[in-house]
Amino acid sequence: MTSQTILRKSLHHELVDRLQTLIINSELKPGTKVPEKQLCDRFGVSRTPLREALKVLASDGLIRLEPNRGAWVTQVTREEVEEVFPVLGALEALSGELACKRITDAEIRQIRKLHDRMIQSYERRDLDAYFDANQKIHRAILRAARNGTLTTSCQALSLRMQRARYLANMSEGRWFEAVQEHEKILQYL
Amino acid sequence: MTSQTILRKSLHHELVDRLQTLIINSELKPGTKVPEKQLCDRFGVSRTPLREALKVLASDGLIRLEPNRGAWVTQVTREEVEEVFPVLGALEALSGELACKRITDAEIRQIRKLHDRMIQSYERRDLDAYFDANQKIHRAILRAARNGTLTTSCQALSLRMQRARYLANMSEGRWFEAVQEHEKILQYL
DNA sequence: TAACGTAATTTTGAATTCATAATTAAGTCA
DNA sequence: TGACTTAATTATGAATTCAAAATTACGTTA
Repeated sequence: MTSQTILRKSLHHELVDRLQTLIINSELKPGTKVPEKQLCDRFGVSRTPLREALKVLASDGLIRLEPNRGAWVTQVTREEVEEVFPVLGALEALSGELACKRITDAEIRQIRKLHDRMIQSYERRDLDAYFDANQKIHRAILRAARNGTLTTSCQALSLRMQRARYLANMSEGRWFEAVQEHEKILQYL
Repeated sequence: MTSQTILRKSLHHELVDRLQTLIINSELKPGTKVPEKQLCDRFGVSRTPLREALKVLASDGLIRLEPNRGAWVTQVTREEVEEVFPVLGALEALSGELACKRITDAEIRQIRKLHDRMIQSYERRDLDAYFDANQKIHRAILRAARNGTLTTSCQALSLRMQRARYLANMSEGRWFEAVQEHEKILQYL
């Protein structure tokens, strides 16, 4: 019964969150096998809820289940990034559009603040802070769009992309495009 | 061991499909409890793989899990439809756009044929045939867009909407808008 | 030694079991 | 009768068990 042991309600849901975090932080590395037993020990749970969580993550595309051969952390391939980007782009365009109609002044101020912080982070090349602010802006705009379905869809996709930043400098140019997108959106707001 | 009993590989995945079908066909009715034991008997499986499937369906929004109170088929509310439609619209706009770049002549002919069939079904008020053709057109365009991520996202959302047609005349106007959308897209192609 | 085949071990998928929570049924008292 | 307890039943969540598949370890033979 370690400090990491989970006690609370709805184990499988908690495990989905925890495993997502492990995958995003590359503690579970793309292309590697998901160490089922090890994770059960770590979290102090049996295989049943852990495996339930794995099924959910598989349907989200974070892991791949190979029949009789276990679960594997999916690779974020260039092809996948190329696929996801236009989709995420379309959804965020919609998000911006909807947000325009519904956003409050307070929310705009909040986003402007985040935007400034992001620019600063970018200028002093603090990628972690940059991505963090960037994420927060996206979320704030989504929140202002007042559309739960849109929020869920975007988050599912961006979850898959978040891992890319750890392995890819490739996407940096794209991420910068996103900054400029934000600038534009801010002007509209 | 009835004729419905499942024998094949990857039980939980098969069950996800089967349960989706039951939900879409309203054999499992919105707002009702998912009869876990009954379904286990029906499919000749134990609770473990069935419950794994339920977790996946819950993350897709087809059912809702209430801690210690079981699984419930989600209601398709007007609010949800209002939320999903713009998202699906944005994705299908993208789908059409991408398809334009990549579609082959053979695929265009195929879609035109489906389109004619859909119009005919609409004119003789055969809703089932109409929706069927409509679905097939959407899928064909998605296929032509050559973007698996987009396909998956669209299908997940349209799955949730498919149930609406059984309960709602409300959406008929909307569906007709979709027809006209198709007309437009066909012209672009 | 290298390639193959076989036995031992581990891992996986799914059924079963078990403790606990929730629901239903039965009883009590005003 | 009807509200309130309490007991019995059922359903749920999660651990455990078990059979089958896959992997690894070990010999054997060329």
